[in-house]
Amino acid sequence: MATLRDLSKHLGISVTQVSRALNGYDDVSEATRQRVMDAARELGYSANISARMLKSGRSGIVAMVVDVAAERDVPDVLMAGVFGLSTGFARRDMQLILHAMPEGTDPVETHAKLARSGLIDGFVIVNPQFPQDPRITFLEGENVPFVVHGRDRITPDYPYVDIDNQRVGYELTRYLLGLGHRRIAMLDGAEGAAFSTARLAGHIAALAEAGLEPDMSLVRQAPMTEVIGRNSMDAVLQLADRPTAVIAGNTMLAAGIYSAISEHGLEVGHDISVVAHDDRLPRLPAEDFTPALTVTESAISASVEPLVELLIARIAAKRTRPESRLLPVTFVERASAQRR
Amino acid sequence: MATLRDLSKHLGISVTQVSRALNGYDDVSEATRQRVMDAARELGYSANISARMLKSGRSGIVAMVVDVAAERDVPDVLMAGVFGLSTGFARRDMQLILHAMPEGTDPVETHAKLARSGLIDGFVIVNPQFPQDPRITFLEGENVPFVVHGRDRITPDYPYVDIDNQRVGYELTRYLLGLGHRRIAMLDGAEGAAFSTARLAGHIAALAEAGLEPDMSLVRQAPMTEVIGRNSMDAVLQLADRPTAVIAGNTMLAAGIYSAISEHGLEVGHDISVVAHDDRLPRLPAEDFTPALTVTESAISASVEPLVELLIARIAAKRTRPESRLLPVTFVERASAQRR
DNA sequence: GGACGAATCCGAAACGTTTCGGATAAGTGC
DNA sequence: GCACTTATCCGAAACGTTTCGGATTCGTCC
Repeated sequence: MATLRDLSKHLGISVTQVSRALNGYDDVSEATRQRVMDAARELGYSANISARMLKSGRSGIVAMVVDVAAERDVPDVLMAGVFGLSTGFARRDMQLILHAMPEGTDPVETHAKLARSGLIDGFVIVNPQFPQDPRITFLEGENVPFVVHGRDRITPDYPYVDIDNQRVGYELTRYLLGLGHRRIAMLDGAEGAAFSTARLAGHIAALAEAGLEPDMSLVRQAPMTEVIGRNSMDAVLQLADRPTAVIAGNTMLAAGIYSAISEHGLEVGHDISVVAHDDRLPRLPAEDFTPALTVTESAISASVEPLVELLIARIAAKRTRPESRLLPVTFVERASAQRR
Repeated sequence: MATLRDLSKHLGISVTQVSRALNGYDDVSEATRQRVMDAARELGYSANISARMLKSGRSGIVAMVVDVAAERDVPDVLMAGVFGLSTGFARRDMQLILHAMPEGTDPVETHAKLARSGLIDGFVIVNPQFPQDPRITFLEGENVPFVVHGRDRITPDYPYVDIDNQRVGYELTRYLLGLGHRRIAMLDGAEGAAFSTARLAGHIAALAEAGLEPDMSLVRQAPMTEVIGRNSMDAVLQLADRPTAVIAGNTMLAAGIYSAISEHGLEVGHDISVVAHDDRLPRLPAEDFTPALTVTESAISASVEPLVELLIARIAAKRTRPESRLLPVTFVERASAQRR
């Protein structure tokens, strides 16, 4: 591997100038810059990252630690996130360390170790717990740059990218109420997850506005897989006073709900209305359901670019007030919910 | 962040001794080692990776480059691989860089850049092309450590973990021949992928043994998704001389094949026999199909530990003859293929 | 032609670690 | 008490980069 020193000798120029030429400083003549560039290409020079970082304090590496055990059941959203982020950083000549925690590892400890190694410029945090995710509390305390997909409080003072999940719960519920439904089930993501907590809050708010008490036997929070959707829906349909409508946390859940409904000899839309939130995962597009699924939609893939940008900005300027993004959600009415 | 020097001052001991104490050298007394360890914990010391690596040449970081565009359709197997690997390395205090190539990037160039940065101890290569994957050729030439999931030649001289895919194709075909089938379709992974090439070779060999010519209109190589399975099977069923049996590359493909068959008003097993290879992905277990799917099975998750071990061994001892692993495949007869 | 500023250049120190070669202290046998 | 081994320790150099402070060259203007 060629080093700056090699180039320096090769060109008969000081190491300093070579470095400055490569890094675009303005006190090096165009002529030498060209020569340096050419030589660099010719010798296949590429800066030694550890040396650079040792000196400059920046590695160009960010990390994302995921709890595989907790996320095992939602590979699609995780996938979209991980690969999107990786590409985003790659495009900017940065690298993403994916750290899957071995079972029984403490998340905070893991972040601490990674941070202390000095290798990592920043973290991206996914699936925050509500309220007060301990990882976030820790990173804030240590003053290491990070960005969150979602948020663990209503108005965070760290950079995050999120959608208005409370509004999602609110709108979906209002829509069903408007169709005349009064008993509405809510099947969403695991308890403690910030997004499902927020949606539930929106749901309850909408019910309250209509003068209704939420019935907790109708809300289920669990990993969002098709199987769980089917089982939860099945359980809910066994209830003496069964609901006439369901809100699903994503399309996986909705798929399970559809099969439970038809297994009970009922018809989606006609007998039981179904609406969902749609992350636009490639595998299960809401429009392919029969009947086509009415949803609030917001592509999860749209969040990766902002995430990348915000983290990079954060790393560059640790102390500025963080910027954040609230991504738009649109309501798409299809055929899966009907007036009763 | 605490440094060796901080510890050294704090303890009134030379930097050298602190370093040696921490790294388990035997010329430091038990007493001081204890003191050092305690102080390290107390001050939250963690070696600065870039400095360590700058000096020692090892970073404890390995990278995996994936072509998202090419793998988008098979998230499950990729997921299993990526997270398994990440955990495996994490367990050994190493980190995995996941580099998703932005569209239009050259894989070899990407590996080259990463390797030259001096940051990376080794690579794991997935989904090799047959024959002669250019990434492998490059890494061999540069003499950088790597391990391959699969292989791009019959008997490689680099470390790899694989199953006997030729045998898979052979056994599955022999089984169907034994049931009296003569026209057998083969729907497998994308063209050029080493595993599907090998399986096809096995398939053809088995046919030849039975005195049959392969009919190339019955073999389709494409990404292994449910949709593609359905479409390919549909196409094959339109043929004037339709097959009586199909071999599927994995359970996704098989799922699509099942629906195509029933859409044609036919019955799996009775009218068309189906067998598959089963990677034991969590989403679609072969035993849950109706009728239950007859397969050769080999858990893809079983390959990650060997992969990790082999790469680490390779990094530690670059020049030794590489060890490799051929993972076992077992045949499981269920109900999806019947005598005709 | 001398002074001056701009344009280029360069030496040297520093980042935190590992490691080589040797120094010091303590223990052993005579 | 001496030489000699053994157990501990330490100074200093090196890894490849960035960057500070200053040096050199050159053209320009009076």
